[in-house]
Amino acid sequence: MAIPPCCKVRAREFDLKRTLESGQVFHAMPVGKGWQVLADRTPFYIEQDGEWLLVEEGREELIARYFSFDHPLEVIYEEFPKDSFSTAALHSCRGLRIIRQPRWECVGTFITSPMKQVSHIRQISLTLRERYGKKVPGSLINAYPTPDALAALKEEDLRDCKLGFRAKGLLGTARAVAEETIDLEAIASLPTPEVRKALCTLPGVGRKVANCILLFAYERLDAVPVDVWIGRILLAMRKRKGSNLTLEKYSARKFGIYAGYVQQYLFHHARITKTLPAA
DNA sequence: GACCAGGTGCCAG
DNA sequence: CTGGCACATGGT
Repeated sequence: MAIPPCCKVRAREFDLKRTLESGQVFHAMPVGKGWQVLADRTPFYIEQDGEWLLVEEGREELIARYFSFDHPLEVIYEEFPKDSFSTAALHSCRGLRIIRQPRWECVGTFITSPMKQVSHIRQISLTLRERYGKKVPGSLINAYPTPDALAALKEEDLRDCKLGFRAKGLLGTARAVAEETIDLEAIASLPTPEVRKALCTLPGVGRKVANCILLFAYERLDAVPVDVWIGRILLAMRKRKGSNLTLEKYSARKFGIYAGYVQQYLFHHARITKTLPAA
């Protein structure tokens, strides 16, 4: 595939590969030395060489916003917990940024995430895009299917995309959004607990998925999704039993206003190294 | 084949 | 509030 005219942009504290592979978005395609990415309906090619980014001319602003170049990583790193596991996570994930995702795409993909590995979530996302998403000129990847497109399907169609028991939730949620039972844009102005409450009314969205959506699509950088990995990590740090909700509150106290960032580094580090904090 | 994966919903105690 | 169970699918 031909690579369009490019320009160089300096990016500080940014690691493209880590960011794209850390279980936030699930569609990015390796192409040549870089990646093809779709920010909602806008495709772009991006390639990293040290501090420099090769990006398509005219897409600089969109890319800066998508990858949250405005997040103050230096500040976040200073406030990082000082225990050895967190320090190791910081070093092995430095440059990982929380992506600003389209709201509906984030809701949809994380409804398909329960009890699935990252690679499976990716397969499901790509199948849904392939079958039900709009083609985007100049992009290998289709757009994420709209709520209307999914709302028109049968549960069987979604099960055929290997969603399993998650099909019912995605269909129900697509219909709720299509019928305007919930307005994913309007709730963005509410305080975090109220956004979470609204999201949790959707079928297939519980506390963990809601926190993923808050972190990745509503800029709530203090939101901590407690999955099996984070659960085990926090349990080891806290050194005593507790429910996921207890662990989430513990992490809020311990990690502060950027707890979601800390969580993402711990998650990615544990996953790639297959290690946990020492008991 | 068992075991596990970025859980949720529902039910009992 | 907590614990227990069913729910699909694919990879070690």
